[in-house]
Amino acid sequence: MNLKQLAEQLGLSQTTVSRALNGYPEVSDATRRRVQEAAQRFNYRPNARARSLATGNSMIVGHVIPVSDRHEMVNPVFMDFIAGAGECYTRAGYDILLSVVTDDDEARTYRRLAKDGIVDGVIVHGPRHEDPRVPLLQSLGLPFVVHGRTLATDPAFSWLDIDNTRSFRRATGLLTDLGHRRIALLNGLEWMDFAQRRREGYLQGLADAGLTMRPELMHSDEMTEDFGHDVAARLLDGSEPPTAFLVSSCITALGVRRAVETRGMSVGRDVSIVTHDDDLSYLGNRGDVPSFTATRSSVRQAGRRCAEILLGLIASRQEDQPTPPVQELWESQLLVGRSTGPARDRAEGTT
Amino acid sequence: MNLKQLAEQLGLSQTTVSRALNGYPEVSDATRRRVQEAAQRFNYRPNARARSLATGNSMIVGHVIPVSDRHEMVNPVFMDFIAGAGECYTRAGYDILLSVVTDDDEARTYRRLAKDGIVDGVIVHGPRHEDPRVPLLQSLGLPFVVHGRTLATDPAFSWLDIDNTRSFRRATGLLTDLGHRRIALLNGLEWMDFAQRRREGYLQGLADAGLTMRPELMHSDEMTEDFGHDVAARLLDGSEPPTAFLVSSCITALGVRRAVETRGMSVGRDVSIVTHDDDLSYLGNRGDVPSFTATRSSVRQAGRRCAEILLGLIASRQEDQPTPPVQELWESQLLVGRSTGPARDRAEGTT
DNA sequence: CAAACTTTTCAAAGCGCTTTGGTCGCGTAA
DNA sequence: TTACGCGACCAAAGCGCTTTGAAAAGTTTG
Repeated sequence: MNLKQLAEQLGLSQTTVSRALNGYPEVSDATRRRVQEAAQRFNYRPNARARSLATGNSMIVGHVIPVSDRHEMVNPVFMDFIAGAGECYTRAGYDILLSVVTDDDEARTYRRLAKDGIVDGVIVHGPRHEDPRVPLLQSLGLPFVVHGRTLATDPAFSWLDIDNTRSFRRATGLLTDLGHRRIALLNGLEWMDFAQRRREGYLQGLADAGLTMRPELMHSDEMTEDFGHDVAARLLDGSEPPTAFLVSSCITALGVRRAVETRGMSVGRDVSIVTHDDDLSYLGNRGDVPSFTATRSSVRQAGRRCAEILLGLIASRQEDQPTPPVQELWESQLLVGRSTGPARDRAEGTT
Repeated sequence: MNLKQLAEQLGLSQTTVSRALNGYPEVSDATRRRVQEAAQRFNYRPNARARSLATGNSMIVGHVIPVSDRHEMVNPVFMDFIAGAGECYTRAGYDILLSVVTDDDEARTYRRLAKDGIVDGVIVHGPRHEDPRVPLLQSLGLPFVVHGRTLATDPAFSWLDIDNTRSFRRATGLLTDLGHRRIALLNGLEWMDFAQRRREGYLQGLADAGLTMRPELMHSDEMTEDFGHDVAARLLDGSEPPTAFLVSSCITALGVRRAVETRGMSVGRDVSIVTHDDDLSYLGNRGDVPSFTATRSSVRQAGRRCAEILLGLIASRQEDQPTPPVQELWESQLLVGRSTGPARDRAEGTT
C-alpha cells in the first residue's frame, strides 16, 4: 500500500493524505482522523527512500569505526557507545549506518556517505592527535561530532571528550601518594589523541611528585588483554620492576592482573593497578569497592550525548540556523577500588 | 553535480550516461570512456537514495542487535561479527544499518526495516530457542540469515551456527578424562538457543562419564565478568566446590579466574577452566598454548560467511531465482591451554 | 540501391514521496 | 451586494536516478 493507493481509497488527494499524516495544520481534524485511521487499518507506512529523496534527509547517521590494520582489532567500547547513541536515535526516528573501515579507506568512506547523500551526519570515532578527517568533513559540509578531540581546537567543530590529561594526572597522584615511585604506563596507540593526553597527564603527575619519567616504563599499543599481560610480565620479571601500573583500558588491566597473579603476587598488596574504565556493560568493576581502582567515565552516556549533539546540528542545519559548535569536556570519576595499596618495593627491599 | 548536469555537460542524454557508468553493453566504448572520464573529473557520484528509489534496492543490510533489558548489556561479540561481515559488504558495495533494540522493540524494528524498504536483507543476531523473528521475517518476505539457530529447523531458512552441543560435550569429556567429577557450568541466558544446546552437550558429556548432573552447579545469566566471578566465588567457598568450570564466554571465564586466584588457588592446578572462545580481537588467548583451554570458533569469520550467504540470497531474489536456504554447521576447535589439569579434589582430601 | 538488421542514442515514464502554487467555497466586513 | 480573507483541499512539479520503447545512424545483405 502506497500513498497513491491510500489516497484513492479515501477519495482524497495525495497532498492531503501526506499532510494529514505529517501533522501539517491545513487539514481539518475530521479528515486527519479519518486518514490516520485508514493508514492504521491498511498498515500503510511511507517508503523511507522516497521520502528521503523528496525531503533531502535520509534520517540516517553514520558511524565510521576504524579498525586497526595490524591486529584487525576493533575496540569493544564502540559497541557500548553505539548502544547509548542508539537510544537517542531511536527516539528521534533515526537509524545508524555503520562502516567498519581500515585507515586508508576512511576518507573515501566519509566522502561517499556525504556525497551520495546516504547519511545526514556522522560521528567520528577514535580521533588521532592530528586528524585529517576533521578538515575533510568540514569541507564536505556534513554535520559531525567527534567522540574525543584532536589537537587543533582552533577550527571550530563539535566534540565531546573526557579530560584525559587531568584524570591520568590525578590517577598518577593517587599512586605517588601511596608511595609508588616506579609506575608503568600502559597506554593506547600513541597516535590516538586520548593516548597522548593521558601520557601528558601521567607525566604531569610524575612531575608533581618530583619523579622523573623512565622511558622503559612507558608502553603503548592496542589495548588487548595480551598487551597488558606481556608487558607486565616482562617488567615484573625485570631487575627494577614497577610497583604500580597505570593502564588505559580494563581489558589491558585484566592482562596485567593475570601477569601479576601468575607470578604469585597479589594485586593491591604487592602491585597496584589503576585503569581507565569505560564502564562497559559486561565488564563489571561495580560495587561499593570495585575490584579495580579506576578513572571511570561511561562511554555509553557519552554515546547518548554525542547523538543528541549531532541531531541538534542536523536540525539546525535543516532550518538554516547555524549554531555554534558544541564542545564538552567531561570529568571522569576517580574510584578507589581493591587494586591499589601502599607501595611495596621489592627491588629496594623496603616494605 | 547530478546526472542531468553531467549529461548536459557531455551533450548526451541521461540514459546514455547512466548506462555508460553502470556498465550496460549498449554504449560504444568511446562514449563510455568519455563519460567515465568526465564523471571522474566532475567528481560525479550517483545519489544513493534516488538510485535506490529507482531500482528498489537500498544496498543496505540490517543488523538488529538485541540488548538485554536488565543490564543493558550488549554482547561484545557483535562488534567482531560485524567487523567480519563488513569486509564482505564493503567489497560488494553494501552498507550496514545497525539497530540496537530492546526485546519488545524487535518485531517493530524488523517490520519497519522491511516495509519502509530501508534494507535489502537482515542478519538475525542472538536467536532464542523458539524465536518469533523467524516466522515474522518469512512472512515479511525479507531475505535473512540467522547467526545461530532456533529450535524449529523445520521451516526452511538460512542459518550459520557452530555445533554447540558437540563442542560442549567434548569439552566436558576433556574434563572428565582429567578426573573431574564436579564440573560447574556457567552458561548464557537460558532462553538463548546456543545456551540450551551447550547445556545439552554438557549433560551428554556428564552422562558419557557416568556422572549425574547437579543443579547447584549449573548457572546461567548474562555473560559478564562479574557473573563469572560471583558464581565461582560462591561455589568455591561452598562445602563441595567444583574442581572445574565450563564457561560460555571468555569474559566470564576471566571472572572465574579472578575468583580462583583471589582465593590463593591456581588456575590449571587447583581448578580447571574450559571456556568457549569467540576469538575476539582484543581477548588474546592465542599462542601455542593459550592461557585458557577453550572451544574456539572465530565469530569474525562467521560474520564474513553470514554476510556472503545473505548477499547471495539478496542477489537470487533480485533475479527471481529462488535458491534453497543455506544452512551451515561449523565445528569448533578444542584447544588445550594452561587452564586445565588433573582434578585436585579439595573436598574429599584427595590429590 | 533498397530492405533488413544491428548498434548507438534518446525522450519520457516511472519509483513514492513532499511541497509549491493554486482553486473552491464559505463566512464576514465594507 | 461586492470584496476580501480564510480554511480545506487539490493538481502538478519536483527529488535524481533507472529503464522502457522508439528513433536515428551505421552496416550488411539480396
